[in-house]
Amino acid sequence: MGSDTSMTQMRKGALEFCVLALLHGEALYGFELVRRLSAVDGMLTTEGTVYPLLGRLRRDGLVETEWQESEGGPPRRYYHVTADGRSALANFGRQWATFKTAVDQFVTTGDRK
Amino acid sequence: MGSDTSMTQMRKGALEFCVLALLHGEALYGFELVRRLSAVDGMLTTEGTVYPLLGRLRRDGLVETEWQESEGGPPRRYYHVTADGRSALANFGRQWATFKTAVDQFVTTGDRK
DNA sequence: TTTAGGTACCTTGCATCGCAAGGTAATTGG
DNA sequence: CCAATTACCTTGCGATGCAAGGTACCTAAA
Repeated sequence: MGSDTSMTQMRKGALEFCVLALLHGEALYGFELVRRLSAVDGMLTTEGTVYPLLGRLRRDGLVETEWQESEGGPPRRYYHVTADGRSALANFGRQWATFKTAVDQFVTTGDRK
Repeated sequence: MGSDTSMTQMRKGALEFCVLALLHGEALYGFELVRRLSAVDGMLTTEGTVYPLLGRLRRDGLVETEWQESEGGPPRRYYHVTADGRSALANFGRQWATFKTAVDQFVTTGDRK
């Protein structure tokens, strides 16, 4: 339908980007990632989205994982970015900039609002 | 896979936005829309993407259409934005701003590059 | 001990949608 | 008449967000 659907579509691509960016600073586990992502306005997401995404990143060699105990809870799977992941992230950053410019171009040219 | 897939995902949402923005300025027909969109770096798209999208916009009442003859070719279906379309566009503009901020926040916080 | 609740992992099913490829038709030029 | 161009649209495939459901660990209360 309206813009809700579109924003959902748009988040799809950004998520992979944001996850890699978050993991680049420090190793995190899935549940924590969900918490941080969903806390940001305009980037809400759920476990059903993030876990499959993390699986894909792992499958594609952009992240690696290791289990770690936690005090008071089940073990956590920590993710950290690989060299491939870092280069994908840099690549992504460039494309994001291009994309942003492209969209803004249509918005302003279309003379919205 | 890598960032190509993600950009594809991201374009999904932006396309509806860009199409509405383009149509807000002037009525256009599908083929011309494809030409303008695919001409912009970072926003490549094809007929197989745009025509179904236009169908959805029409189904949802965001655009209306009318046939018009063209000199030298088959008739064209021109699209123009409805009142609902304009409000969806404005709504979309706000969400785009929020989204942009959110992504940039992760990028800079993650200390990419 | 049993039960409840929070943490943490993951999968299933559904619907959506970009995109390549293919199909149809109108018009013009060779 | 035939090929090229313009212009419309559909089919099939694959990818994926998300709600919902499932399993398991640990602690604390009853």
